[in-house]
Amino acid sequence: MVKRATIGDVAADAGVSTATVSRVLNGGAVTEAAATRVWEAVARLEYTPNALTKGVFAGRSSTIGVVIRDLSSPFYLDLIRGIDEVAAANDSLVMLANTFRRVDREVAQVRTMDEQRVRGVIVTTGEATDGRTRRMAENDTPCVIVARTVPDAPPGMHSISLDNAEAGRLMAVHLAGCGRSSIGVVTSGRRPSQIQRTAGLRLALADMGLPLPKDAVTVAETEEEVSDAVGALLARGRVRGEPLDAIVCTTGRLTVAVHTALTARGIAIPGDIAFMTMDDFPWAGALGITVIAQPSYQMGLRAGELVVDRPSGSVELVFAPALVARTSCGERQKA
Amino acid sequence: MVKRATIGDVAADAGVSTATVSRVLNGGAVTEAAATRVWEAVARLEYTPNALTKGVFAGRSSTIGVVIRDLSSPFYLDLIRGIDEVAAANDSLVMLANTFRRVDREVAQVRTMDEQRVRGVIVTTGEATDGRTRRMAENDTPCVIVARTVPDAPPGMHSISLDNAEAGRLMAVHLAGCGRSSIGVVTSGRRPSQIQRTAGLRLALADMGLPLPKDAVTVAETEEEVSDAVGALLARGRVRGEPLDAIVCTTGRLTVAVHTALTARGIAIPGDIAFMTMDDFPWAGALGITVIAQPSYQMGLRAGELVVDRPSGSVELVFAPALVARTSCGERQKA
DNA sequence: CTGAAAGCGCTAACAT
DNA sequence: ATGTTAGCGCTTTCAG
Repeated sequence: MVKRATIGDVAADAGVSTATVSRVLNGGAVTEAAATRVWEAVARLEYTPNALTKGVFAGRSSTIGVVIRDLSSPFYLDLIRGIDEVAAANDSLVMLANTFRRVDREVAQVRTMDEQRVRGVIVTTGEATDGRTRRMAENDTPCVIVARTVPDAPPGMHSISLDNAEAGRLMAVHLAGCGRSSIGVVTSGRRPSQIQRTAGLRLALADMGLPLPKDAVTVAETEEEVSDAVGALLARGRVRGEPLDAIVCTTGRLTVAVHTALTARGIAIPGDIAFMTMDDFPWAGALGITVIAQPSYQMGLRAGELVVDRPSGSVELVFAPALVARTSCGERQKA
Repeated sequence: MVKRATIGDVAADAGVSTATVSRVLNGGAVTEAAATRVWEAVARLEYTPNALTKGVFAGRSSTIGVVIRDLSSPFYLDLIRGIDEVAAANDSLVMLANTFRRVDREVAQVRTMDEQRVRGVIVTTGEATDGRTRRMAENDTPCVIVARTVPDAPPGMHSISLDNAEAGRLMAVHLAGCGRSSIGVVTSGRRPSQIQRTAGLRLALADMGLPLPKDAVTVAETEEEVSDAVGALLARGRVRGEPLDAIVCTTGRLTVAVHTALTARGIAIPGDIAFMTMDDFPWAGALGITVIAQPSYQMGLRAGELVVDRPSGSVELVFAPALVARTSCGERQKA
């Protein structure tokens, strides 16, 4: 094994002090002659500076920590791409951790990021990590909480989220506009974003005189549970003699599962039932699925910027959802 | 801003030396009484150890570096999930960098990983970074090159790839089995994996007496170029009076684009033309698209293990592709 | 412009 | 079992 050259080796090889080497590497006042000799030594010894040591001295590393609940969701992929874009533009790297949707891991991963003295963290975790992130903010480490707002956030702690109630409203209006009146919802549970979307949907529906009874909303945590949830919705419609004419999914994570549950039962979309869901995705166009899109890439960009730019105070960014109408709700096509 | 407590602060608060603190934190011989006082001090001061410093001392950090060419490809997402799984199981983190398909960034990102003194790197980069990774391997940093093999790899430098020729062969056999004989190919260019897949396809086709002329293979680097490539293929068929009855895409990255180009022209799949592509993806089932799947998650797992387990010598892992037959090639359905 | 020396926060001998 | 001491590789005063 070849031992790595240290700054001391370079200094010795170039016949200068380590201070001088550090100066030519980081831009200080040095004579041209010295600089040349140092660069030659760097090349000869294949010197690669140790970023860890720099970090120790600076008190923090230059990498951005990102903690994601579910790497397989397309929303998060685009978010990460946005963050990475900002990181790359700032000679920074992204340190990534997936929590596999487990709270204990969320806490552990955020702590690890803190231990790594990251430049800032961007997390999609729940309230369980708020104690830690608050403290990190106090310790001068910017924190960005994605996908929910944070009450009484201290300076340095920011949030980026979607206007979820508006997302729900958009769904209601679009469905009503497509002539649908008996709507069923598949949602994924306790998270504030999910609840707000359903609430926004219900409210807008009510405004139009369309009720959304409690049992028209079913919860599915996992893809496996989706088929049952859809089945329950369908059965409810049959019993009441008021068959469902639309199904809404409030999370992009379960889109495939809901779509599959529907088509597997031989249900035609939108012939039998209209379908719309959250988050745009590459195949949505090909499949004609109408969605409420989040600007996930933009959100990643802004999250990265909050870490890099360190605005004073606490900033709360709420993004607007956008309807992308296709054909899955029986939209009447333009001439 | 609250200043972070150091190990010295904890030691002072607990009335012991820093060495003792270090021992209770990392497991050494200490009296119960001392340990208790230290843990109390840790809690009181909200001490969070500095992983950077540990890394300096150990000569390397505990994070795994991953350099990806194109974060938007589903193959890489699954690869990352596999790597992250191994990392999480080893108290490690993943440091991620996207290169946006630019060679200069590949080189820069791999260098940055080296500077970070990562535990090991997993890269999907081209030959341009081989100099650096070879040196890293010599410096005792395991390197795993994904998606191509490496000639004369030194110890510590490993490769994980797909049997691309076999992938091409599987495509040829399947298409022939579905009664197709005039095949067009959309490929994405110069990379060895692409070339090998096309070569494997051509060879197997030739064995069955089906030629694959040069102009039946078109290259598209970007999604924008796909439509033209598909158009050229179609036009060629018309001119020769031997219309295409199948189109093959050799990269998962362009699947959506090729599919869209076909359907946008009003071409029925598989009625008019059979279609198959590389890499399975969540919606393939819903769309009935037949694919050659790579075990991407498994590949990520193995890549992570190579970094963590540090086998001596150079290991070269070649994974077998698998045909996932659906309906897009006009497969005759089983009774 | 340059070098000597102190120190960033932590670990690991080496004594005691 | 515990404290003292010497670094890990680098940056940064502070003299010269």
